[in-house]
Amino acid sequence: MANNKKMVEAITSMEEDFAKWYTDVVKKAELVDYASVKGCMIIRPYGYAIWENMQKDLDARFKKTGHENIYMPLLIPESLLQKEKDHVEGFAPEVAWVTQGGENKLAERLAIRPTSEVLFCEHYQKIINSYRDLPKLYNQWCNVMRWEKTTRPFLRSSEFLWQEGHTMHETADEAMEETLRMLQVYKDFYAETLAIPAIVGKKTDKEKFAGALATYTIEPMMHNGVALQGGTSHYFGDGFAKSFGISFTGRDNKQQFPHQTSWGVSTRMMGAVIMVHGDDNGLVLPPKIAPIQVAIIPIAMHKEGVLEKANELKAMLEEKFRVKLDDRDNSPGWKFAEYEMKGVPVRLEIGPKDIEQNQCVLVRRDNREKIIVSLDNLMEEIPKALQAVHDGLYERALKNLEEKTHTAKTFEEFLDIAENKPGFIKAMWCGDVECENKIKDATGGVKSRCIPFEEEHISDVCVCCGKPAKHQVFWGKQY
RNA sequence: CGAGGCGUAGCUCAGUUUGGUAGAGUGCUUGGUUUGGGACCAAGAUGCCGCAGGUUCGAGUCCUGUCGCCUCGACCA
Repeated sequence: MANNKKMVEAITSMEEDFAKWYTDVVKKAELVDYASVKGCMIIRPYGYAIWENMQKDLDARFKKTGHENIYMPLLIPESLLQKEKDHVEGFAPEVAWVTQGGENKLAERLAIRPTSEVLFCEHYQKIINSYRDLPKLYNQWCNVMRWEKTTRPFLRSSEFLWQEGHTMHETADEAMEETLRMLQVYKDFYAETLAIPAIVGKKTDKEKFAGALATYTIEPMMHNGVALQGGTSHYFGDGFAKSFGISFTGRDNKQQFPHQTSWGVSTRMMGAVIMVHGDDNGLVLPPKIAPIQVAIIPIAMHKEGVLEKANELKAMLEEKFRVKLDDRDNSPGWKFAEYEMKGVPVRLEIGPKDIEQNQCVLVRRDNREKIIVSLDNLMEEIPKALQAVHDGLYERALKNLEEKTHTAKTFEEFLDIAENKPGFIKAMWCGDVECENKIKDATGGVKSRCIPFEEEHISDVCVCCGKPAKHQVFWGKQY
């Protein structure tokens, strides 16, 4: 079909080149524009509106779990950053530095925060004195900067927006509980708001956060089978507390060190939404975060009564939904393609024929299913349609995750899957970092995603070295 | 950071071999006709040819440098 072809021409198909498809969608849907500094992006109003909807939803979940928002400075003195050895070693290669103020060279260079653990620690050292001061449950919404060598909009940008939770607890158990609680908050958010299913579990020592005792992660799978680290929650024990001299008088009247966590998700989630739900016609947005949930397209709007009716519907719907009426002078077909590109979950068509029969046409973005509904039932049908899109997206993503997860018992099997079947590989592991390295080298980049909370017993021995296995691990390539 | 490719109108690109007035399609503006999957006619506007040097009477085109983007590696809490 000629018209259909034209639509598809606008963006590269996923099948042809997934990476190009991604950048095409990001730009054509007007989510970002490139800025003049490498890896920095302009998040355009439509893209930023999606981020704001994510923020709003997450922030409510953080408040509900007792957290308070706070703001820390952008700059970190070098001496402060160096207080925790593992931490600074992990981040040193990608820190951007400020060395000059006005005309004068600074006595000490200042890091542009790549993450704010040390700033929180410096502050906690001052305000935590007694067990009565605990727990401290803080969160910060901010930008951070990491000087990445290869950058891509949302997935890996030099500057990005995120939230970082930083908490301090009286006991190790409490801190571990918090670490897992927040991972669950992320998992719920991914499923309920972003319509994205994911594997959750623990990172291996090789993959954990610099300075953490344990890192937990949420790992969604993109449509092409590649993993994306979707969010992490770290348990620090009292290591940072000791380095920074944070201590309190306990219930036993003895000096103790508090136990710490941190957890974060970033604008990378935008990338996940694009790559999990998108298709060859562009973006597909889960209704909960779509800046426009319903796009009203009047048909033959020069005809008597069409625009009036469309405006009437808009006024009614915008009480409960995010609605846009497009009365620009483009053809209806043009608008259909436009709102599909932008991922609007539900399209409402209203024309002279509909008005005669007191009805309109609703079209779902995820499967293009059209239904004709009576205008009398619209306020019930719209939420149903939005829910159907959400459920449809989740189902499709879950099916993709399941279909692209394979099991390997032998190394040969593992290599065969890694080469021929994109996706996750479930396999046993001895716990040795050598095997992780060997697998990575042999497969051109397959790394451990996580040790899932619910491990399967696939075999008794490590898929790589044949020694007794300690864990079942999800493996895969990542962005 | 290594290898390769590309930077020309908002977008997609031709023009570079052989130096000589800056091009096409699409988009944009105005008017009209249209309108259920990217409509049509007419008129109009649009360029630091990525940036900086150099060669030349003359550079989009040749030389040097530099920046950015894309693909594949390396790196990636």
